[in-house]
Amino acid sequence: MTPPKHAPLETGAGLPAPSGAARPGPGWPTVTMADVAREAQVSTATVSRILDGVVPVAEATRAKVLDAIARTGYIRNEAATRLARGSSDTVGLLLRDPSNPYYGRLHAELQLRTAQHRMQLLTVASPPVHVAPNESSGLRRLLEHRVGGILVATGLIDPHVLLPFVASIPTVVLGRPEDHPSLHTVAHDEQANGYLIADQVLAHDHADVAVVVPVHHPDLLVEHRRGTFMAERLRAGGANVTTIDVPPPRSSDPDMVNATVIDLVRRRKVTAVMFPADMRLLAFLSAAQQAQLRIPDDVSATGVDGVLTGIELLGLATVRLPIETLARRGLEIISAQMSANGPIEIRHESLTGTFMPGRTLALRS
Amino acid sequence: MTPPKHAPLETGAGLPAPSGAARPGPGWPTVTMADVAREAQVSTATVSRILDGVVPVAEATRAKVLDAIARTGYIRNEAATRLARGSSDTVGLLLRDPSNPYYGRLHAELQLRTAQHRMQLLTVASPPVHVAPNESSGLRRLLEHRVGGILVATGLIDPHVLLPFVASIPTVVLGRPEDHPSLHTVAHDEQANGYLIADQVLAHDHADVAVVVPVHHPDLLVEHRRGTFMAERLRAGGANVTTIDVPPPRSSDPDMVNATVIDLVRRRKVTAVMFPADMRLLAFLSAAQQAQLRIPDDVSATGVDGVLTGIELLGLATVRLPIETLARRGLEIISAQMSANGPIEIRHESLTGTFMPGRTLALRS
DNA sequence: TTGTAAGCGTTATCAT
DNA sequence: ATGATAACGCTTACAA
Repeated sequence: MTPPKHAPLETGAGLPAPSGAARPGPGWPTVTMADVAREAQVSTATVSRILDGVVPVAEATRAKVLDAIARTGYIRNEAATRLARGSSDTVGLLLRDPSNPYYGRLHAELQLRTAQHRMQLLTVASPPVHVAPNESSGLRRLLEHRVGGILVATGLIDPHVLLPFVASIPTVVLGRPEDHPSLHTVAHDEQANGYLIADQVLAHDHADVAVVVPVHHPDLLVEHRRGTFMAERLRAGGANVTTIDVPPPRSSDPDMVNATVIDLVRRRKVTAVMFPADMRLLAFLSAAQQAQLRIPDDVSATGVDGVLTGIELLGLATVRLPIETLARRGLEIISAQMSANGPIEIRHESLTGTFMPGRTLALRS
Repeated sequence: MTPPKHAPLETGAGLPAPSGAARPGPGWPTVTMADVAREAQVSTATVSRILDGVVPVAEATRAKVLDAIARTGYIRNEAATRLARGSSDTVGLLLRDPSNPYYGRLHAELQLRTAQHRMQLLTVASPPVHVAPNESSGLRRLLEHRVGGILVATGLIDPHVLLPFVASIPTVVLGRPEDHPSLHTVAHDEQANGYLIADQVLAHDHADVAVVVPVHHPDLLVEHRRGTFMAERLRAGGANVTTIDVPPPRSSDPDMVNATVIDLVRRRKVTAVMFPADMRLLAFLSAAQQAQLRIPDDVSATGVDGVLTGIELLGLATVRLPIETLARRGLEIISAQMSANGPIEIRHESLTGTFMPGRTLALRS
């Protein structure tokens, strides 16, 4: 891989882009700005200015240089640029799990927004938990990159590891309710969302409702809060609420929860069941089908998320989390920080989702 | 953002990591290796060697330096490193659409594999098609980064734009059947997959089958091939096959296809329908439900993909594409190229998926 | 085992 | 409008 150190490379001869690209040895073509400058009979400073595109330069010169660039197939070395500039318009994204549809959508959305802000997005996906116990290695990579700002989209990272850096690098935590006084956050309003969908269940005349509430656990924090708020609202609305615990991941049989729900339904104890995440709702739907339970005839069911692919096809009644807004606000706040020259006022924003009607929620029969 | 150029920064005083991190003006803390060296009373060369971890150094020296690093909160500047080294162990990933479950899983898998190979993954998601008509801007970014290799996971890019570079930078095209003689590819064997699931349909006694075959179109290339192979195999197996065209995206009503299928089913013309992608199967399931068609009682249905979240919950009969293997082989080939000092023999690999039984496929009644 | 110093490819200051 | 040239922060011969 490594080109022979300090060995002069013929450049301008075996060119990368245009012609047949004779292989200039292993490694990179390494056409440098100096090559372009020589080719165009100008100084590197001029080439640099033209690439920059802001300083005025004679039209004739520009043409010469552009031509030389095309002929040589020059590609700017971004490492050298960053080193010389000392700053970067790249936003680093620390992403939890790209295979999770929620993070996938968020990733796509952030990508779009950064492009619109004429910035670049550098994504570092955290390795699976069992490979790297904490996510600070990803953070470290971003810091080594000297990105201009950091977007943290992972519930797993301990916010405290961010603290030492937030004073010197723009940072925004996304989707994790974290009210630390020096961390910018944009998150979902779990209370509003929980109330929103609970109100829908009430509006459909359900008076006996099961709510699935994961135990308090770092991984399940968000779902725990959702479930708690749902139950709270239902009770306030006069409903008779049965909460069902979900033990922490891996600690027990995941089907236990669904078995419990199905039993409650059969015994006519509830006419609706609320899940704090669409995936759980989906699992229930499957279990219910195998148990010959009809939905929503025998029981109504709701979830939260609204990001599963094909969700509208499945007809899940759920709350759609506003990922687009999350991405937009996150980027606005990051870029405000990046263009300010001091710290800016810390923001903690909460986003409310929208109810998505679905076939799984019907009037109590 | 930009720190005052050439202005001496106090370092060693307002340190980033450990203490309260007094803000050293806008921009970065900028503790450099020189600071660490001074602090530890050694030369920068020694610090560099210790960071490198391969050259032997005296234990006492190492301790001193490590301590200085911790005290100053030094974080290595990766741009300077790359510039000085001239090579990189970062693999660039050009990713089509992170919100697509298939690409999401692939992304996650590649992330895992690169970590295992002790390399880094730099992901560039292509902006939506309507924002950037071609994906070469992402490619350009990767090239400017001087990544050590490029993984292309996007059907949209024209392989010809890669050609000028493949001679000088390790490249592998993932998931797109592209038999260009100078492009390494790892793709799915659409023929084998099509045959595989067609055989299952035959094995369930279906003799009158509808196959949904998208027209030939860059975006639908893969699905087109799958459908064609399915139909071919069914016919070879003696089945009576009705193919149903899917027009290119956006050119017409997407529900037309499902309406046609439903009509065929009602008229008892077919007992099974095969889709070239799970998303289409899902859409059909939804349409069928609304049309009061029971699945699989009235008609069996199959898809291809196996990556939708919660797919096992939905009970789709499909072919699971071996994304893990795709990622693994892609990385093995890239890293073989990166560690070879010349070009290596071009590989075109095809991967066969596995049949996933599901409730949507049953014996003909 | 450690230090010295010459690059790496850009950018930006200061002249011209 | 353009050209020298000194940084930028690190790695790595080469010396000691």
